[in-house]
Amino acid sequence: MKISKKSQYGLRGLFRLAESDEYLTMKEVAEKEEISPDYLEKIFTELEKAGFVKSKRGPSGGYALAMKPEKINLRMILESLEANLSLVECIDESCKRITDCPVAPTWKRLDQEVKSKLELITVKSIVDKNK
Amino acid sequence: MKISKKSQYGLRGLFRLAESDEYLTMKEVAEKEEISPDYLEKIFTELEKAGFVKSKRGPSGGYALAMKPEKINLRMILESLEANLSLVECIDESCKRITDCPVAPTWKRLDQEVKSKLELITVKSIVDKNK
DNA sequence: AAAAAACCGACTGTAACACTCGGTATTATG
DNA sequence: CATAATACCGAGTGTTACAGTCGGTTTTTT
Repeated sequence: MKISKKSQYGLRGLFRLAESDEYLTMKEVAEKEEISPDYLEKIFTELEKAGFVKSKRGPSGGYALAMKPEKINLRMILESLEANLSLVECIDESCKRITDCPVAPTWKRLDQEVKSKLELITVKSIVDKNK
Repeated sequence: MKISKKSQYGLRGLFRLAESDEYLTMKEVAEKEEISPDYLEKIFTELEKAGFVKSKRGPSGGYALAMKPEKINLRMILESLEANLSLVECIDESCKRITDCPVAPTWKRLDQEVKSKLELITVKSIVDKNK
């Protein structure tokens, strides 16, 4: 039950982009956050596909947020980077026991509660905390 | 970010024990919950070491709860069965960035909130829901 | 004595994680 | 127009936890 490094790195990367008005190169972000640039690049590619980030190639290129930082919350980030966000598979995948499983409703409620908490954490809220 | 099958099976096993006043054999529990008996046994051994369950050998032996079902909550179960319960490692393990990591406080708060939710879910509460 | 249970340790296959690397495409700048 | 800086892409790799399986041992009831 752990949030992957990938998601952790992704959040930290987004935080750095949110701090800056300019495009930042991946290398700059990687250095600030002490993350392997090669790996961070993969993550940014995914974040770009998810629409959180935009890029510019060539010299003076880099990455910048494609959305307002208050619009990007942790649930969205995790849903784009984690293989499967829900706490247990029995929620999305069709477990044939689901109708009579005594714990399924409990898992479902917990899952909702956690996701609600994740929605309250935005990139902006983290930036604001670090002023 | 997923709760392991091990923990899910463990919870379901405890639920079955809580339902019954008698000792249940592992095989009975495994059949009711459609879990591999061999695997469930390993889990029960761990639950016994954690003090949630007691066992009796020989014919008419089996397992029973060693604590009142309202005293066993999901946080306790997960902490005994999951390798490491916290959402991110940076909380327990000593990440050298922790003092200046911009997201560490956020993770820490979220982790606490989730654990509080887990404490509210007891074996008894699940039994009661299924009456 | 025999059978029914729990107990124990070693082993195995799979999949996700956390990268790494080599090369390609694009574009600002001199 | 050439070059260098950047993003882009796909394939490959080592490690670890998960999710079991299996064979045998010990205990205890009947």
